[in-house]
Amino acid sequence: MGSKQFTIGELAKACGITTDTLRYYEKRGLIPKAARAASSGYRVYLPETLEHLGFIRQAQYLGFTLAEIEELLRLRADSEASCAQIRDIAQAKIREAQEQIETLQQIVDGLENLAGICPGDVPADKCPLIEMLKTPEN
Amino acid sequence: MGSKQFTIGELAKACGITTDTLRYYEKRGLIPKAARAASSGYRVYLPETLEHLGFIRQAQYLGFTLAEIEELLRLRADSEASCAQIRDIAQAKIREAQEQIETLQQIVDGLENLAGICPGDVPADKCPLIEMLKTPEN
DNA sequence: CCTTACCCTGGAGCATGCTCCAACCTTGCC
DNA sequence: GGCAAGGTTGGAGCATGCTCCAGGGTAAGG
Repeated sequence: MGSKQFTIGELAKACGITTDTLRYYEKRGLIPKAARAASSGYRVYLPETLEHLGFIRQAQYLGFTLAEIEELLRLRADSEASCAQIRDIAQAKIREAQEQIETLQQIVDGLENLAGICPGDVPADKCPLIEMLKTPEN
Repeated sequence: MGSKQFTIGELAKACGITTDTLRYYEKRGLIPKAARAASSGYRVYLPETLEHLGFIRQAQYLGFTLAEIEELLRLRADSEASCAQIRDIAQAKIREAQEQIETLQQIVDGLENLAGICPGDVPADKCPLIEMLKTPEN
């Protein structure tokens, strides 16, 4: 027993990130400080760290920043914290993403307008598209 | 005639950005180097700079980076450039924004899934939402 | 034993678009 | 004349999430 330990390189390969990133996460406090091998001083990881990193990656995929992920991990570890707090964070993130979508949609609409009025065969300096850009309010 | 010149502070106020930003734009080559007053060495701006800055702001609002805006300004000034080139850039930007929207929509969907399964009244460390986050693939 | 691959540290650098600073000079107004 | 408000410069700093480096030590295999 006890043979399922990882060096930092093995852990990195196992979860698809670099050793630099792992050390960076540790420095940031995103993962606990790894134990060290007595002789070499090398970091020694247990498999549970893999799950921890899976959490981080999944949360990142869902658009959480590392600072927010720290908060989530803190809540997860806090036996006083309620599930509702986490749900609130998720819902706030939903609103945030929806706002970003709205902004982007406005951008798309604005650009499609511009692209639509471009004849395509006049010099750039006479392009109505460029003219439109000159005057913000219309 | 010729009385409609601006100092950097006046121009900044007129277009709602800071003097620092104006100097930054000049350093970057986004706006031409301003003429200087003979005695003081102060920058002197003509009203056309206002229009130039309106273009920049509008393009920024449409999601273009400063580097991309430099390119647009270059095209605008280039009598060889065709309007179609600008339209192509706009269309590429549209695709870019649409991809971002898709990504964000996936995030929203994922989060809504999670938020939906949260009972809200259990401790955070037993929250099924947190459990879901642990295991990326499902 | 030697080579190669790995690990350690602290700190710098990247990209983006500003923002702020010290240390100094000019202008405008009373 | 004196003072505040404005201008000048070059360069550092912020936020984000890494990424890379030098200059070392350690481990594993032939």
